[in-house]
Amino acid sequence: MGESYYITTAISYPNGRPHIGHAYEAIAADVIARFQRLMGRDVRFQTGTDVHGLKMLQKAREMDTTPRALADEMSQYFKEMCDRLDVSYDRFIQTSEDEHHRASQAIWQAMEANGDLYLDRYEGWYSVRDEAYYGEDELVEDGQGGKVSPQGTPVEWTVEESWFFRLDQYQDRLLALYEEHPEFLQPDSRRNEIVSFVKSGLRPLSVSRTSFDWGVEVPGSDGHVMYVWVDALTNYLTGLGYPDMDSPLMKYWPADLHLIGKDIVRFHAVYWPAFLMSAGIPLPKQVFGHGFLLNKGEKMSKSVGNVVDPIALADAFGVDQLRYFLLREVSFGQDGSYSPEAIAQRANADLANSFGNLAQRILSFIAKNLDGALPAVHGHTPADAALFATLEVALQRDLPQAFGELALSQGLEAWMRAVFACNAYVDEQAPWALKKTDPERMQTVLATLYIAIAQLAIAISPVIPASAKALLDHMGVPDDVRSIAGMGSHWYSPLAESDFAISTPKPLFPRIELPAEDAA
RNA sequence: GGCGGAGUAGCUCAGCUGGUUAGAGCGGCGGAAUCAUAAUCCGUAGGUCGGGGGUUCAAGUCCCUCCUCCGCUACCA
Repeated sequence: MGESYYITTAISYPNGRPHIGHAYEAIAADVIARFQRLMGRDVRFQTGTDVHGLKMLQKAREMDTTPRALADEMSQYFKEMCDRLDVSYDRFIQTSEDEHHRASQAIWQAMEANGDLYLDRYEGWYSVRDEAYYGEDELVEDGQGGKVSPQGTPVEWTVEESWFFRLDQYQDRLLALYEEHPEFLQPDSRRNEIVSFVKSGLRPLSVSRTSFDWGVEVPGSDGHVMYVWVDALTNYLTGLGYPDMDSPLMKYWPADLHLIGKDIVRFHAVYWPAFLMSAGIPLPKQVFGHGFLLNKGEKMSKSVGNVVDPIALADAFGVDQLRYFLLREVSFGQDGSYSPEAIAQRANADLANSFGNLAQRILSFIAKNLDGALPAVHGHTPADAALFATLEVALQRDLPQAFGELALSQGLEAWMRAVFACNAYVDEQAPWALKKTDPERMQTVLATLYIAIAQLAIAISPVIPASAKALLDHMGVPDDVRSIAGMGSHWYSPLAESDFAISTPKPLFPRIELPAEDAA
């Protein structure tokens, strides 16, 4: 087993069905997880749902059910989405689990033992109807000299007892963290925002609520449940067995990467490290705030009615096509835009035409002309060596480097360069012409391409796992070759000399024909 | 208001610490090929690098200013 690698997604708040944004994050995390496995790392990948809080409680009331039943039901949709999209999580956590309550209470007690929690009053403008506090600056005039909430509901000055966390005590240590470890928070633009936020001054953070009870109880403080972020963030530890520091899974801590959306960067880059410092737990190595997915350039929202169901997209375009599109088309870290046209175009151009067709033309040529027997190598020429060199640079250097830096779309560009090189090589070598003039050379060319196609499939497997596996299985590529380190090993000749024969292939990625209007 | 990003070929974007004729992919156009999913390959497209000013032998690449868009500016997750 290689060095451990722990990656997490944010846990989703399931007060609605999963949308494409959830799918995007899960897929991106899965690609990174699969890539690290391909690099030989011992990977632990966690995702899940954050089911506590007021909104779930309200939703449950609306639906005349219990919050727990609602949480179980809604979480199932998220789990199904992950399964449908080939998201290879090792642990799907739901914050209503007993283990999670224990972990949250343990970290609470650790913070309390460190003297960072104290009981005080939380005061503010409270709207009974909204069940929420508003800041002075958020209030709007009601036209009659009074103030109302942004929703137009009446507010009253309310005082509630609350536990507070001494966040202000961590300002300097947090700034030192960002300074000394710029990689802790990425992309850079996010770090800048957080640095300026922290520099502007931190106040103690209210970390408990008494107005509802759907959450983790504060130990020894009846009537208080934890403020959602204490509980939610702790999920990353729960999944490893915390507070049992001797749990075999604790070897995965500290996490290598918390992959989250840009909207919750502050909680992960300010509150979370402060909580951990307080509790005496090592900090995660990196928090990465990805961008949002826009529907044809517009923000998705229920009111506009442009929220897209990821399952429907997967059904329409294929799971691997969707995965590939999201990673290739969106510059990781920035917002991205998608549309049925864009997905179809990208999937057709890169997967169907360039890569799929490459595999199809070569494998069917072998099946047809050599009865499926893998061709022998009769000495490589400089042209073959040049192709192998191009592949090595693209697949064993550039792509891993880019993926390692979370420059996912750039990694895929490197992969495409290798695909292009293979197609150019096919046309230059023209095995169909060699068939008549130089059958031995034709065999070498086909063998070279066979190896190349396998390498391409291995390198891209984190992104299009099902298709890559199907292709590699069809080609008889041994399992131990299927890694970045293994793809360059000497596996071809033994396979060619065995009695393996390749059957007539079917196109890997059928071309997507878009219905006249739209497909999603 | 404050802080921080962004504005580069029709589209999506690369362009690090300033330096030969500003790049890629897609689309478009022309050609080649015919093994393959009408897929592939080759060539091409001449964009005031948001406007203006400045520094420099030399600026998308640094400085100033203006315009446009976006993000952050704590307790809804």
